[in-house]
Amino acid sequence: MEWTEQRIETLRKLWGQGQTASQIAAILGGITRNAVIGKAHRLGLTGRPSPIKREAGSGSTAQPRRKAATARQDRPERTARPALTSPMAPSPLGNTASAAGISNAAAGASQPAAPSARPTPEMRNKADLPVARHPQPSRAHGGSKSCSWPVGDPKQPGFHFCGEPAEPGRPYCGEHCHVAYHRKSEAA
DNA sequence: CCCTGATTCGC
DNA sequence: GCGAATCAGG
Repeated sequence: MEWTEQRIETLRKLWGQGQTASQIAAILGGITRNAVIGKAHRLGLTGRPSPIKREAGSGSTAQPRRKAATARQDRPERTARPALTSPMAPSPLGNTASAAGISNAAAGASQPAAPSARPTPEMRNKADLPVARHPQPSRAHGGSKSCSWPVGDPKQPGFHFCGEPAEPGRPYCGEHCHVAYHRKSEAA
């Protein structure tokens, strides 16, 4: 996974919006929250809810971090993410910035403030990620919403959404929904 | 137990 | 620079 300008843009945006690393990672897709945090640090954004104070300047018994990179092979996997498997809408394309940008308006309106909202595991279950939901009266069918799957480049004039009838309760149509909700696997 | 971000380290 | 491991707090 390469950190493209757009991805970084999205990262910063989401991070600034108060989105948690896990969510950002999920939204961006193909990356772990660690990668997000790591990148965030490198980007210079690290001032978010984290009143954790670790003993750094102790100068004595420094945490003898075992060969992390090497030890990781010991543990195949911590544990399958139990949560986070909720109806998320991770944008698979690199135009995630579009989704974020577009949803930015909605997100901004929905969450104008109070970013201190602790993402309790409860909300995670039914939390609606800032999906690309813009006021598009494109209703090919009555009742069902149009698939908000970003097609093409958001910066391109030809950028458009799928537009197909989205599945009930899903922001995307069946096909795109399958991809959107698909966990990371081929991403690598 | 779950989650969160922060820090550190190996590649 | 990136990402994973680990740590530490709620």
